[in-house]
Order: sequence, then C-alpha cells, then structure tokens
Amino acid sequence: MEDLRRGPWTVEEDFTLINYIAHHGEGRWNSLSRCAGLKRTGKSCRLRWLNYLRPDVRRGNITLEEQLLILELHSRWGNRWSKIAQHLPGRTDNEIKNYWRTRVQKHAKQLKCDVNSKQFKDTMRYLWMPRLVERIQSQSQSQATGTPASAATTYNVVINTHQNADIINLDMGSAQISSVPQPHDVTNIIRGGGGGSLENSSAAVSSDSFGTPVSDMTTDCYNNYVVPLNHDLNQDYYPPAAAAANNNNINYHHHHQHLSSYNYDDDQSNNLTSPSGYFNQAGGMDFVDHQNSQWNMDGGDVSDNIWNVDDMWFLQP
DNA sequence: AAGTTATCCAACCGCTATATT
DNA sequence: TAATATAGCGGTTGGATAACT
Repeated sequence: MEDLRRGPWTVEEDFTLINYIAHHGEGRWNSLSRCAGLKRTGKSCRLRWLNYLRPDVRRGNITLEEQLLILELHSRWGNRWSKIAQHLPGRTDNEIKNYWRTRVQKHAKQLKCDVNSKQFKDTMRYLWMPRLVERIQSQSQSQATGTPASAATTYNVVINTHQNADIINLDMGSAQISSVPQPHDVTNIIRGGGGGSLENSSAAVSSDSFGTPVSDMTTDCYNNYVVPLNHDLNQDYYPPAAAAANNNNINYHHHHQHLSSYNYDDDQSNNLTSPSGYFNQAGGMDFVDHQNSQWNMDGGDVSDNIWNVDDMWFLQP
C-alpha cells in the first residue's frame, strides 16, 4: 500500500483523479488520494489537479498581453508567482514561473546580466515592455483594418490619455493593467528622441471604462507604473463578454502564429479550454490522453521576438 | 545518421502558514 | 493549547524532445 508512485502521471491516474473529484469534489488531498485508490501523495494529487487537470486551467501560448502583465507584475512583486498568477486567469503559478525562468532569465543570461540588476530591469521597463505595447497595438490595428480573426482571443486594449500620462489598460476580461511607462516618451528617450512609434496612442483614446482611477500606488524610483488591480478575478475572462462590457475600447482579435519553438498543435482547434475540457462534453467523462496532448488554447502569440537581439544595444557598455 | 547539447516544463522538494482535532 | 493535518508557496530537478554538430 505504501509504495507511492512518483513521476509523470499516467492516463489512468488522471482519469481516476478526475473521476473522483467529479463525484466527490476536491480538497483533503491525502484522504482523497487514498479513497480514490491512487498511489500518490495528496500533495501530488493536488498539484496535478491544480496545474493540469482542472477544467479552467489555461496552458500554452502565453499571449502578448499576458507577457506584458507578467513583466509588469514581476517588476512590482518579484517572484510572487501565485500572486502574479491570480491576475492571469487560468494560468498557474507554475506556468508563469516556468515562463519567467525559460524566457526572461534566459535572456538575462544571454546578456550576461543578472535578472535582478537595475540594468536588466531597465531594459524590461523601457524597452521590452514598450515594445510589447507596440506589438499589441499593431495587432489591434491589423484587426481594425479587417484582417479576419481565426481561432482568436479577443482582448480589449484601452489606451487612455490622462492628464499626466498615457495609461494603457490591458483588459483581459477581468484582469486589467493600467500601466506602462509613458510609452512614446520612453521610446523617445531611449532612442534619442527619434521615432517612438506610439505617437498614435491618443488616436485611440477612450475614457477609463473601468471607472478605476489611477491608484496612488507607486513603484520604485521610476515612478512610471500605476497598476490598480482591484478587479474581480473571478469574472468571466473570456473575450466576448469583456468586449461587450467595454464598448469604447479597441476590440481586437489576434491571430495564432507559429513564431516560436512551441509546438502546440493547431489542429487541436476544438473549443476545449483546458486538458479537462471534456468535462463539458456529453457525459462529462470522455477521456482523452492529456499526457500526450498539446493544446492551443487561444490563438495567442508566444513569439519570443520581443527579445529582439536588435534591442540589445541598450545594454551594451 | 548518430551523438551531443540545449530547452522546456511537469513534478518534485522543503518549508511556512493556516485549519482542524 | 498542543499536536497534527492540510494547503500553499517558491525553488529546483530530471525526463522528453528539439536543435545543433
């Protein structure tokens, strides 16, 4: 009885766990494991459920908006993964942590600087984050020009011009970010006043549809970010509802592109929203092989090219 | 084609905080 | 109140596989 299994979960174990939780609910993981007949620690069951099997978990393709949010929130909170994850609906702390380690830290390493160094933080703040904003905007514009959306996730990007600063709200339905360094100023500064490409920000002005005043939270000496995050994270974060709720906003779809080394399978273009999407199917318990399935969740763009080598001049001595 | 290296990420670990007995 | 159980967090590891030589 006490020969506990470890390592990757099998299809059968997944099924057992899902089936048990479907009938008895989650919690009390040690006894759950025992009662379900799983030779796993409760801890392992909990982790498997929360990070992989539960129906609302989103995996794969971290969108540009999510990347921006992660960078922003990490700059404020550091490695508080679960706190950060709370603001990315459906994402787990583990996934965000992995994203950070594999994507962000990798680039710090390439630049031979510490992720915690001011140099690197400045690069993120004044270069990569504005660049992400640019890309999000350009996506939004291509959408506006009639490019059809396929397998799209709709987000709302609200670009507010406040008296003092440009504020960009990334409204991911419920998760929103009102922040970002004053984009064109920053871009100009960095590029020596040249051509920040965000001058058109105000062309997309809308009122703050969230009614959320800029908070008085300040960050460190840069004093550029203002991110009220008092929204209800349990709201439906799916795009259509979000779009409908914010009718002044730019409303855009972005397309799934294979720009990265990810190999999420486009053919998985059914509407499953998680590996446990079959919960929603007839009977609720159809089984699929999660261990070997890969999911394109939302057509997001995971491309790495915010980390453009061209940008690295910023760090050159 | 085979061998090697790099990358990704699921799952583990140790630890702390909170809840229950 | 103390002891025990459970939940949750962040750091780390190792297997699978992609990329490279």
